[in-house]
Amino acid sequence: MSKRHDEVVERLLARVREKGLKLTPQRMAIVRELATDTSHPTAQELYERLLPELPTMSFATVYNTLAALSEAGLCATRALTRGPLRFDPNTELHDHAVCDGCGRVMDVRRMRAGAPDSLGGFQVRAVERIYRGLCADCSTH
Amino acid sequence: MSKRHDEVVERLLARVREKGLKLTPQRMAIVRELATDTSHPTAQELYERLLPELPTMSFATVYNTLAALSEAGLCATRALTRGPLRFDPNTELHDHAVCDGCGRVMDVRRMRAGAPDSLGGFQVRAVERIYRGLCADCSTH
DNA sequence: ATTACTGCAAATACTTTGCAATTGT
DNA sequence: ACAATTGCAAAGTATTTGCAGTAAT
Repeated sequence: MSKRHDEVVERLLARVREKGLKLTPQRMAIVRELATDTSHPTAQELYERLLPELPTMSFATVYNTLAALSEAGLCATRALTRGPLRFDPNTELHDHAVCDGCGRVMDVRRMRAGAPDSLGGFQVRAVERIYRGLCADCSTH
Repeated sequence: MSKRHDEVVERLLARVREKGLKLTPQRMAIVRELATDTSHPTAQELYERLLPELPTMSFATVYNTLAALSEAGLCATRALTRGPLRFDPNTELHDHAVCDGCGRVMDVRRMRAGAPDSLGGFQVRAVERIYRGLCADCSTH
């Protein structure tokens, strides 16, 4: 657990507190696990990872906590594929690469800015790009 | 039902036949309903629309048919929001505007071409853009 | 003290499957 | 005739909710 990791966790915990959300042990663990995870885990994945540490925690708590974080703008919920939703601690504008082979989701730094702020009558708030293809592993194996 | 509509339906039916898929009455109805529908209906929506006409058709048939069409490359399955998958008769490269208010999904013609064909080791096959914001209705009401 | 959160269990929503009967080719 | 497809029902997967008890502020 690097210093940088700790800082990111602390920053997110601080934002959770600022939003008036109660900091329970469950939430601290979820935040800690999510904060620097760029793999876009599902609720199930987070639950399984935390179970050894918090064996009494229920799955609903993970779901509800992630919903609360998302609601408060502290994480993003992503529907990039069929199947379960994925959670992303990075709420900054960025894109995603989704592997059609293994389903892996990777962050892609936004390459150029510039997007229309309206399309006909549609007011654009954000533009997301999804790159679909094959990750390095899947394109060689 | 316009002439143009009929043509689009016929064209898709022809492609279904070409793929060796059997043309049952259920499939014909589903294709007819989907072919010119740009609203990105869910399976449930299509099912409900067709029920008066085919009261014995099961929901699974709609699902299975849409899966078969999708598999054959004759329609696209889109996971743009939480909630049910949406089906899109337009398999050409284009983008989507998703309304955060009402969930409506609209097609957006691709504005400029040009996308990287690889990102690090990731081989890009297609780039989708999702414009998130508020549709004309939701931004005024 | 108050209010939000937890865990549990059950409900709901979405998707897929097995299988016998039927139908398109 | 053959193979694919249908309808049904059930199972599988994903998400949400009600509620009594508990813990954070």
